Amino acid sequence: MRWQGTNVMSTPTIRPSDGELAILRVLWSRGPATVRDVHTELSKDRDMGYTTVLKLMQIMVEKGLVERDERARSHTYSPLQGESVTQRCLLKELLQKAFAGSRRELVLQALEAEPASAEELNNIRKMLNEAKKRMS
Amino acid sequence: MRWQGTNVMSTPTIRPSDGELAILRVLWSRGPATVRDVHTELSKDRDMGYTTVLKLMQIMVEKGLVERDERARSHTYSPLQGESVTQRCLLKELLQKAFAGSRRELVLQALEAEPASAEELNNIRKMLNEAKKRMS
DNA sequence: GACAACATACGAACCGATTCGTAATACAAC
DNA sequence: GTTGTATTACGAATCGGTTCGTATGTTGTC
Repeated sequence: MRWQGTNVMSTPTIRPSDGELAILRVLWSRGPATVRDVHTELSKDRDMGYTTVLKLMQIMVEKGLVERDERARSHTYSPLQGESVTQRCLLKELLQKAFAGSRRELVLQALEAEPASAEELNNIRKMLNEAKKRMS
Repeated sequence: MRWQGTNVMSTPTIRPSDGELAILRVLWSRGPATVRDVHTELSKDRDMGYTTVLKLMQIMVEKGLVERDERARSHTYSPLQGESVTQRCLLKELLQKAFAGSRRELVLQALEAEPASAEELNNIRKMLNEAKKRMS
């Protein structure tokens, strides 16, 4: 028997809150980072206090979303949960809650949300073909 | 000039909460309904008290998500916001929060969430073709 | 009218997420 | 050591969403 997919027998996927997701995105793109790093990065869009970010990241440790290296004075945090796993988790949730499980409908609305460029469509088509190949 | 898309100059789309979305789904599928109707339907999955549903639907009136016809003893509620508009709203939100705006990535993850059947893929491909045609 | 059944109205409690003030602690420079 | 600065720790307030108990009102039946 062949295992496919990614989440087989691994730790259950944790659904991050909005704030947590924002932090994870920083960690995913920059790799291990301190609270200050994350706060600086996040301050470009939102404006949240330093200790707010700190608290959130502490909670994330408890939840198992990130791990903390306390060796240095400024602790550094790394994501424990991958980006695509998290994306799929959130997507799946929305799929059930808003699309009654119909992925076709979801993709359709995703494409109609704004008019897609020809390039974007082709891009997605190509991806679809590869997905098809990978199946057999 | 030709208006295309659906949300041109119309009322801003309101983001329903989870509970509100569950109610909306009932209204979308059954059309105008009373609180009892909705509660009965919803009781199949979740179990929430009657007055909980009532309260939620009252709030939805205030938010402008539904409208209420008070002529009969049991008020009947109808959705004011369409299903696809709502879906797009939620999808757009997720797209920004979790996919950095990359629809390609979103569609990819949607398809990889579970292995897609060949039929499902073809179905989506067809849809994609039509979307392409509609563009020109 | 009295009663039962069912409807709406409303306030209060609760919960998770978020925010921040403040205290405690570690470090560096002098 | 003392002072100043950056960091972590922690408790409390707040907020939106959700839940429900209870009060109040309406309808139909006897």
